[in-house]
Amino acid sequence: MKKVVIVEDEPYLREELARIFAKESYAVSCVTEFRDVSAQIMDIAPDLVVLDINLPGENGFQVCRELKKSATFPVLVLTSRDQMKDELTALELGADEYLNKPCSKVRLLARSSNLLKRYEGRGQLIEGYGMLFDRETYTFYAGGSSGILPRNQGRLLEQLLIHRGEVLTKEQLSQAVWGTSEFIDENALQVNLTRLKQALKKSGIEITIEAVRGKGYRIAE
Amino acid sequence: MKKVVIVEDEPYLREELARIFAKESYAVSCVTEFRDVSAQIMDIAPDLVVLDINLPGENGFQVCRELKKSATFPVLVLTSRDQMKDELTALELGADEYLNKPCSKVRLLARSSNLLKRYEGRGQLIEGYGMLFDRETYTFYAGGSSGILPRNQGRLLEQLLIHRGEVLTKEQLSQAVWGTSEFIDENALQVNLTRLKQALKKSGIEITIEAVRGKGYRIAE
DNA sequence: GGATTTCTTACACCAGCTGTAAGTGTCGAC
DNA sequence: GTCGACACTTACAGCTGGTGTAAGAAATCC
Repeated sequence: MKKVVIVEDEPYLREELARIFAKESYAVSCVTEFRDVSAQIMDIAPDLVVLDINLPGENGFQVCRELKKSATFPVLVLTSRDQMKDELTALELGADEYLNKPCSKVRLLARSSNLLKRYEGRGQLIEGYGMLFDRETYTFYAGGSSGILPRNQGRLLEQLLIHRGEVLTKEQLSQAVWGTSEFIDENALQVNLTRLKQALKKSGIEITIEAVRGKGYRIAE
Repeated sequence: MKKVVIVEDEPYLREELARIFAKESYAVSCVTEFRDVSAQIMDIAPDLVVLDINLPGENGFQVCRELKKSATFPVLVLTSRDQMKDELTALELGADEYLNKPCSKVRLLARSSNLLKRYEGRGQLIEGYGMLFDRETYTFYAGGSSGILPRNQGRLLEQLLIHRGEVLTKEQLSQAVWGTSEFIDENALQVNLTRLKQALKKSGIEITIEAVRGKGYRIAE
C-alpha cells in the first residue's frame, strides 16, 4: 500500500484530498502543524507528497526544495496560485508535477499513479551531488552513464552519502563495511577509501572525500 | 545538446514547435512521413519526443505504447484532443507528460526540461515486464529491490528486451554476447541462457524465455 | 625536525563468472 | 512407439577482478 502525505492548510480541502486518496487505497497522512514540514515528511518517508504552495508560516517552495535535496519520493505541487511564474519555479525546484486547483479527481489520481509508477522500484536510490546511487547493488548514475562500485567501496560511499556533511569516524566506517568495529585494520579501510576516490574520479563524479585529522572522514562541501 | 523529435502532422504547428525548441538550443528532428513512426524515432534515438495523438495513418497512442516498450527517453504528448479520457489513456500507456494545445511556449519548455532533468543520468534504462534494466551495468530493478546480472546474462536479456516479442536466432544472440557469430559454440549460449533464466526466477522477475525449435529464442508473452 | 597520521603501491589470495564437456530430457516426423 | 535432432542440465577447471596485507612515501602538526 502506497503512503501519501498531504500538505494543505485549508481544512476542508485537506479532508477532501484525504478522502480521495483513501478511497483509492492509499495510506494517507496529513500535515497539520506547519513548522519543520520537510522534517515531518521525511520522518513519515512516504511514497508521494501532495504539496500546497500557500502555507501559513512556511513557504511551500522552500519545503519542495528541501525535500528534493535528498528525497527518494516524488513531489506533486497542487495549488490555487495559477501564475505561470509559480509553475516554472516549482518545476525548476524539482517538483515532479504541478497542478492547478481546482483539479478533477481523476486527473489528480492519474497523475499521482503516473508519478508512482515512474518512481517504482527506486526505493533504495539516494540522490545527491549530481548523481543517483543504488544502496543495494552499489550502482551509480551520473552524467548520462552508469557504473558499479565493488561492495566495500559501495558501502563506504553509502555511509558518506547518508551522513553527508557529517564527519564519520573510522569505527563507524569499519562497522558499515565489515559489520564489526572489533580489530579494525585501519589500513584496510584506508586502502578502500583510496580506491573509492579513484573510482569516483574515473567516473567523473565530483565528490571530494576529505580526511579530518584524528576524527575521521567526510564529504567536502 | 539535447535531441528532440517532433511528431505533428499539421505543417504550420510543426514548424512553430521546431522553432521554439531550436531557439532553446535543442537539436530538432521532425517526423514528416507517418508510417513506422516509432521505428523512425528509435533510429534517431532522441532525448525527448513531442507527440501528437491525431496523426494521419497511424494512431498516436499506438506509437506511444510502442516507444514506451523499450524507450530510454521521455514522451511528451501534446494534443488538441482535450478529452480527459485521452489524458488518462496517454498516462496509462506510460506517457511522461500530457499537455493540451494550445500550450504556452514557456510551459512547454518548462515541462520538457523537467522531463529531461528527471531522465538525466539514468544511463540506458529499459522499461518493461514490471522492471527496469540498465543496459550499461546490467542492473535491474523489480519489486522494490535491485540486483546485477553478470555480463553475458545481461547482454542476453538486453537483446531479448529490445526485440521483445520477436524470435532471436542463436546467431544474433551470439553476436550480441561475443561480438562475433563465427564459430558459435551453441552450448555456451545455451548454458548462459539457463543461467539467465535461473537468475530471473531467483529475483522474482516474471519473464519467461521460450525456445522456438529450430529458430531461436524469445520472451513469451 | 621528529612524531603521528594519512596515503600510495605492489602482491598474493580467493570468490564468482566463464567456457568446456558429457550426459539427460524433450519434441516431432514417420 | 522409435529414432534423430534439438534443447537442457550439471559439474569442473581456468581466469578475472575484488580483497586484505605489508611496507614505504607523503603530508600534517607541535
